[in-house]
Amino acid sequence: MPPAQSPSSPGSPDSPAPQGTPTTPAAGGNDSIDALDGRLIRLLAEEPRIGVLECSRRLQVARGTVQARLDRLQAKGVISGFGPEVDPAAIGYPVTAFATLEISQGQGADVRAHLARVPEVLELHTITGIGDMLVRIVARSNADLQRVIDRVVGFDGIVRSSTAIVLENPVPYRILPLVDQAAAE
Amino acid sequence: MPPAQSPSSPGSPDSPAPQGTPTTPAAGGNDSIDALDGRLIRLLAEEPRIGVLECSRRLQVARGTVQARLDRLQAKGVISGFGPEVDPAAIGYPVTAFATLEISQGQGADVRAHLARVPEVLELHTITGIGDMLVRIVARSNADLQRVIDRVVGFDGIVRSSTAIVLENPVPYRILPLVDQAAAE
DNA sequence: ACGCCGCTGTACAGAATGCCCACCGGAGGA
DNA sequence: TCCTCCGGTGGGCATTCTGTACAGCGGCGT
Repeated sequence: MPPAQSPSSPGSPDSPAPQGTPTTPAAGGNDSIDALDGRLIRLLAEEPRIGVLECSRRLQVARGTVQARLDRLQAKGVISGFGPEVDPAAIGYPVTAFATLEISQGQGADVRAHLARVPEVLELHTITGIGDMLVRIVARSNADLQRVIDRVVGFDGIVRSSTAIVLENPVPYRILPLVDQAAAE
Repeated sequence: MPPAQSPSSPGSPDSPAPQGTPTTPAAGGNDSIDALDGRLIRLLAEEPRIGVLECSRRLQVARGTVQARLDRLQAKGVISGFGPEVDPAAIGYPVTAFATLEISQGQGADVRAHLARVPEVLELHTITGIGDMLVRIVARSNADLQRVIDRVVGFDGIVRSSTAIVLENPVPYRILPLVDQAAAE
């Protein structure tokens, strides 16, 4: 996989080139991201395996810039990591469901701890309502879902629950459109 | 940062060393993952920036093995990518909510297309019920959430909607426990 | 019993990384 | 107004990692 183009060879090899307009980095962008950040995130999202050097080539900026931006984005918590995205369906859990739990007063902490111990619980949110929780769960099959639900709701403090099985996922989790909007700002 | 240990220098440089027990790769594991796969995924999830060579050292296996496993996992779709995980809160969208939409017959496709065009819509599922959908949305503030909801539900075909604001996220999206379970199998 | 597949070491060239430097130019503080 | 700071640029260096290939070994399924 040869580089698309030489990383640097605009003018004479020793004369400090004119350097294009510095674009003014986000100006007062203290709490948000800049257009270059947006392009960088998009690039990484589309081709995660490329390195810093390749990014700098694609983005037409210096390598150091990309490195600095990346470090800053991670330091600010904008990019929390590059962990592998694992598809639950591919490891034997093709059924997804959302369960809404109603819990009795004061049992919140215990219920959370209980749910955190169930591997099939992928996500847990507390939401507005009378102490309600929203849980994302997966199962090996519809029949297996029953087992999972039993395990999830089989705990003191959970008063009632209702489950909705996911039929289709027309819009899988995405963040890029939001990043673009934040970058355009 | 020198390597913790030399990647290869156990015995005489030309004699094929005894080679530890090959562990029998998943045996009939056609639809699932193996213990080594599990360890690999866990390792990558915990330290995403390490490379193949470092993985092979930590896992005490040959580099080629790690490479082959990774390729296979990606080919099988178990690992769908290594995209950067962006925190919506860090780019100015700290409010998350789930909206349940009830749509009128036959409007499904249009509604999906509409929702897909809203950047604040991070995820969309169709769920059991009378043509219901579950949408995960984010906003810049509670006040901004009103704007987002208006935009989301302001579309012909959406009969009714109810929204639950996320207060807390005791269990952020996780997949490792499930991977462990699948690997233990 | 045989062949296949997966894992192991090893090797090599090419490329990328981490880190250094000097310099430029706008923004904000003195 | 001047000065300093910060972010960007371009270049260079030693070290490290990647991609790829090779040959041997050993369970497993046919």
